Amino acid sequence: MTLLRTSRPARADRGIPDATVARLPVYLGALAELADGGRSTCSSGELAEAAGVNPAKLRKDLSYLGSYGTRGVGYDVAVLRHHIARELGQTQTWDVVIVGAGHLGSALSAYHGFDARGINVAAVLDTDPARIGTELAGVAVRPFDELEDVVEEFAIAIAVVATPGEAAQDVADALVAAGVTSILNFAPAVLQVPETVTVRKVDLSIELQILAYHEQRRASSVEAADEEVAG
Amino acid sequence: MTLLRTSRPARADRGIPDATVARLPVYLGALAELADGGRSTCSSGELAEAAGVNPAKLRKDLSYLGSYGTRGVGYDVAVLRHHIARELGQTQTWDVVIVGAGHLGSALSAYHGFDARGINVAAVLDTDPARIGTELAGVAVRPFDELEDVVEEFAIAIAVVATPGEAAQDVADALVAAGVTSILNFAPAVLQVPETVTVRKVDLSIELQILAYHEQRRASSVEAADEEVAG
DNA sequence: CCTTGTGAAGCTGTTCACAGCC
DNA sequence: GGCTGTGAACAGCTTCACAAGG
Repeated sequence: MTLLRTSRPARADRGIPDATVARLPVYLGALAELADGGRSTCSSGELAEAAGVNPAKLRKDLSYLGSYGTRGVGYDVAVLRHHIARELGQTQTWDVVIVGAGHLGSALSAYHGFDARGINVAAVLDTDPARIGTELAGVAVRPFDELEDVVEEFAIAIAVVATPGEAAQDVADALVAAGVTSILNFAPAVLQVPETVTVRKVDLSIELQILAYHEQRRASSVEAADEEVAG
Repeated sequence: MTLLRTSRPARADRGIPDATVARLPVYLGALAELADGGRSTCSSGELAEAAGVNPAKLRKDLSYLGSYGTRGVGYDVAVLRHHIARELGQTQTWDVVIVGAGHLGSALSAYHGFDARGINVAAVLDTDPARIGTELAGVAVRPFDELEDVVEEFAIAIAVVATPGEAAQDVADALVAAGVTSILNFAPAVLQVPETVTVRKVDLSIELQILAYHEQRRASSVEAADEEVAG
């Protein structure tokens, strides 16, 4: 915790671009697969294909972390994994709290693959007495009232909101008051939080609506083409 | 289905920008709330706040759909809802198939709020005999083998992949072969599909890793500030 | 007067193409 | 020779600031 790093690399001033940060976990996953497959080294082309991105983009992304490749050879899988994991904060385990023990909260608690990514579900909270005391994937559901205790007990910085939309803002307010600084919001609601708090939103229904838009476009362009042929 | 639209607005040539399409469902949700609250009209400022975006961005987004506001007044809530819903293809109901009846598949089947957005879960498929025949939110889980029948029966264009990562690519291949052209992928895997197919990916673990990155940055900048004070 | 609609400026992210280095 | 790392060109998105118009 008391690493001295007086002269951190110059580019760290404003950090890594958001778009790059969003891809680093994908690269990490691809590297894990390569390592499982026995590969100890790989080129930007191979890794880019496994991650589904353009090789130039991959190299530029990695260049924000430093120069960990070898020209003419490629990247050492283990070394690169280490550096990406470190940049993402995976040298420690992050305890998170999930608020809402409904279907989605249950699914999240049971999600395999958190452990390997440095994420631990420390607690699940709910207001419904019928759910409190039940167990989800080995974690007991606790009353929402205990939020402050839980945040303190596990030094929690990251919370997941998996409540109905109506409850989400109140939950977010309570999370912020308790000291949480990052929120992953699954509720269909736009959360208002202080700008010191990071929010990411995932809305299942929105994702499908976006796909429906593309389907509709396809349908109407086919129709237009038909008309052209017919006309 | 046989709407004639010979001269669609000129900008439709290349369609609406992706970034805008991704926000339209958010605007639609905000408009629904305003309508529920009895509002019949609203300004770009109000709507922008409810949607959590900059007002200029909102106006530019809406301008891609046409000029449906009134200068000096604002937008008619009902009119705007209509036009956005139409653009997103919500004049019809989209039947979707969910592949994978595990925790996530169950949560998705039970998700309220699809109906109001023109989404209907027509079928849930799984390969596990223990799950086949069980019922999820009123829909029977059917064998994965029946994919082609289901796609044909409901004229399905959109599918949701909620399987483990290992199965995802095989499932995607089968979906594409069956004629599905849009896939929402929840599995932790990068899907390879023909470029005629649209894929969107949601990875729960990736979202948390991104938040962990921000937390780590916060932690190390606090540390750096401490050093500065101490030094 | 008020709010929309939009050129233009600025910023962020992507891609290219090649110099640098093993 | 081959692959990385990166400046420079490009594309797309956001924001500004103001003209247009009720």
